[in-house]
Amino acid sequence: MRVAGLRATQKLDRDRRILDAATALFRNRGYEATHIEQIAEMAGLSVGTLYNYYKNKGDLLVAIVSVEVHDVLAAGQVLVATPPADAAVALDALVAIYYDHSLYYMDKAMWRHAVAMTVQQADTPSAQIYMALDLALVAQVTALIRQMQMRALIRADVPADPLGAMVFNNLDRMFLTYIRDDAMTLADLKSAVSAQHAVIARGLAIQG
Amino acid sequence: MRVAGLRATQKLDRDRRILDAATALFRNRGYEATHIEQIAEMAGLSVGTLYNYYKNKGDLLVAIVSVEVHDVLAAGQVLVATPPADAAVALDALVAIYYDHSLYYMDKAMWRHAVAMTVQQADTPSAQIYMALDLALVAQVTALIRQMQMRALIRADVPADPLGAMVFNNLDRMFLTYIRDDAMTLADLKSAVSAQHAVIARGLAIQG
DNA sequence: CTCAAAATCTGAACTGGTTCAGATTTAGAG
DNA sequence: CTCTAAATCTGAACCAGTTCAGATTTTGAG
Repeated sequence: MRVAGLRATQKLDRDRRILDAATALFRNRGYEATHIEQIAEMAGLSVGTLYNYYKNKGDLLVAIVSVEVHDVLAAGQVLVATPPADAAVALDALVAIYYDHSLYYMDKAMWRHAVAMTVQQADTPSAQIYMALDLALVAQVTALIRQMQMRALIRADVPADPLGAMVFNNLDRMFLTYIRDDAMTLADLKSAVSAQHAVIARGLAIQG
Repeated sequence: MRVAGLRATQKLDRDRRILDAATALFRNRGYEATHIEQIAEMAGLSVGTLYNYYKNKGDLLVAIVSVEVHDVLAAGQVLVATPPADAAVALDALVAIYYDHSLYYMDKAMWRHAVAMTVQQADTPSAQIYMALDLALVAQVTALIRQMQMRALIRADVPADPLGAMVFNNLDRMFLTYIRDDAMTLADLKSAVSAQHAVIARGLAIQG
C-alpha cells in the first residue's frame, strides 16, 4: 500500500527543512542579515529549489510569522473559554496574551519586516493566510465580547461584530505603533491600551 | 546682501526636481515599475546625487506620501472648526474627508508600498515625519471629540485622549484592511467604519 | 583675484534577491 | 524491467537598488 509517494514525502520534508532553517537564521542573525543562499545551504538544497516553495524572501518570513500567530490564537482561546468577571480586566488579559505570545520568539525588527511584507505583497499565499488569521483574531475578540454580554458585563443591545472589530483594530494598530518605536516598552503599550479599554468598558457597561 | 548662497539654492531646486520627477513617475507607471535611474534622468542629475537627498527608493515614496497626508490634515481642520450636530455624523464626515483625500492621488498599490516602507524603515527621516503626521491626525480626531463634548453630544466624563486615539487607530487600521483587499470598495470601507462609529456614538452619547 | 579646503556630484562597480534553460529524478504505463 | 513524460532541482546569469573613490564645483580667507 502506498501512502503518499516519494515525491510528496520529499516535498513535505523539504518544506519543513526550509522553514526550520529560515526560522533559525532569521532569529539568530535577523531578517536582512540572513541571505537566501544561507537558508538554501542550511536546508540542503539549491536557491532555485527554495523559490519553488516560496515566492520570495518576504513570503518565507510571513509563513513563519503565521505559525506564531496560530499559536497566539490558540492561547487566546483559553481565555475566551473562561473570561474574568470584569469587562476591562478581560480585555486587558486577552491583550496581554496576544502581545506576550507575539513577542516571545519575534522581536520588533522582525515584526517590522513581517508586517511590511503582509502589506506590500498582500496577494501572496502566505499573506492571505496571515490575513485569514487576523480575521480569526477578530472573531476571537468578538466571541469574548459576546461572552461578556451573556454574563451581563456589557450591554446586550450593542452589536458585537463592529465592537469586536474596533477593539481588535485598536490593539493591532497599537502594536504597530509599538514596533515602529524603539523607545516604547511593552509596559507602555499595555497601559495605553488598558486606558482605551477602560473607556469602552465604562461606556458600554450595564448601567453605564 | 546674500540671501541663501548658490549651494543652498541649488540644493532646494534639486530636491524639488527629484520630488516632482518621482511623483510623476510613481503615479504614471507605479512604484515598482519606476526605476531610480529614470527618476534621476528626469530630475536631471545622477543616481549617486539622488542618494544624497534620499536614503533609498522607499524613503522617497514616504516623502511624497507625507505631502499628501499634510493635505489630508488641512482638509480635516475645516471640519473640526465647524462640526455637524451629531456625533456619528461628525465622525463619519471626518473619515470621509480622510479617505477621499488619501485616495485622490494615490491608489491602493501605491499606499501598500508606502505603508510597508513606513513600517520597515521606521528610522528614516521621512518615516519620522510621516509618523509625526499620524500623531497630528490623532490630535485632530481628539479635538473633534472635545468639540462634541463641549456641545454636549458626547459625555464630558469620557477622557478624550484615549477615545481619540482609539477612533483614529480604528479608521487607520480599516484603511489598511481596505488597501490590502483589492475587492473591497471605498463604499464598503466607509459603511463598515460607520457601523463602528455608531457603536461609539450611541454608547457614549449623553443619556446613553 | 587666487587658491586650498569643503561640499557636492558622478557613474561604474557592487550586492544580493530572483529567474530560467538545461540536467536530474520520479511516476506509472506497457 | 524499460522507457517516456512530467515534475522537480540546479546554479550561473540577470537585474535593479545601492555604494563609493575620484572628479567637479563652490566657498571664503588671504
